[in-house]
Amino acid sequence: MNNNELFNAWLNLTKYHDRLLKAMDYKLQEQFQLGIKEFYLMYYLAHSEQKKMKLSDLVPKVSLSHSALSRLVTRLEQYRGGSLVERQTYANDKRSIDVFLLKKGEHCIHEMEMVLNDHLQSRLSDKDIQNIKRLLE
Amino acid sequence: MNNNELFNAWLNLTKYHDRLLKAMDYKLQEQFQLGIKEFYLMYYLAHSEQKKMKLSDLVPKVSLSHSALSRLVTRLEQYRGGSLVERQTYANDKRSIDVFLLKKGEHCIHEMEMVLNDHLQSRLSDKDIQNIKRLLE
DNA sequence: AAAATTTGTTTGCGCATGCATATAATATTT
DNA sequence: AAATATTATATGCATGCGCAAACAAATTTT
Repeated sequence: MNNNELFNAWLNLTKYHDRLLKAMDYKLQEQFQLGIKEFYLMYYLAHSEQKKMKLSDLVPKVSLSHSALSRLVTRLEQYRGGSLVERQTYANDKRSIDVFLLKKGEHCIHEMEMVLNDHLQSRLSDKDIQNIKRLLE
Repeated sequence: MNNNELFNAWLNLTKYHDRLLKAMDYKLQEQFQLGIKEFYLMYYLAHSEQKKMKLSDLVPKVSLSHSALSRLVTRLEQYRGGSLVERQTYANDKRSIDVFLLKKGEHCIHEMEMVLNDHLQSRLSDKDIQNIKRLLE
């Protein structure tokens, strides 16, 4: 395998990914004053059984350090228009906290999903999606 | 197209990309005390005609703001073991500067390329590379 | 059961980033 | 050619990040 081809594949993947990511991030900032990390966090909460997850379980999902995630939760608690999530102490183990998605947060993530979905729809063809799936097999 | 499928494709792409990126960044930090952005900058310089490029031409390549790139150059000038690049005033337009890859930088980027190439080789199959290429068509 | 270790979260700190602004050089207008 | 606008880079500042340390609660060791 040619070195250049290898690097070029990587560079192209990065550019492709970054272009999509920045566009999504921009849309979220513009319309919700929130970023893609905030979206991920709320997305996983919204799709969880009880609209809540332990902080440490969110770490691998959102791909942030514990400390960054802790502060992210604080930001969402202090969202301008009212808290989107809430810290709840986890009864079985008082060290843990559950991050719970409040009603306002549910509404917000629903709107965010629609915006991002439109965006992805316009950017990703069915063929793109098939290709992405193949990447991970 | 199902919404979930769309998001999942995106989430998987992100995770795939981030995993590769973090591993590469870690290797570079460990062995060279430099990150992936430093690598990109030097990579483009090394593959340029005269081992130098104007700062503003590097901006779209490295995907950083002008200010971040300016500071990145400063860091590479002040690299612990000796400067890897050098600012050169561009004769035709004294506002511009060329970022020039010094001998030490050439040697360094060459080693970095080998390390990353090994890494990519072990992570990306020929099939992966074909898939990435398809993404961009 | 007291002491030591481990686990989950938060906080202090330094660093890289982007935005807005400053500064310098060039190009355009009048 | 003097005044104004534009272009290229650098700097001040606020923000989000990861690492390491602090802290609190639970578990294990002795």
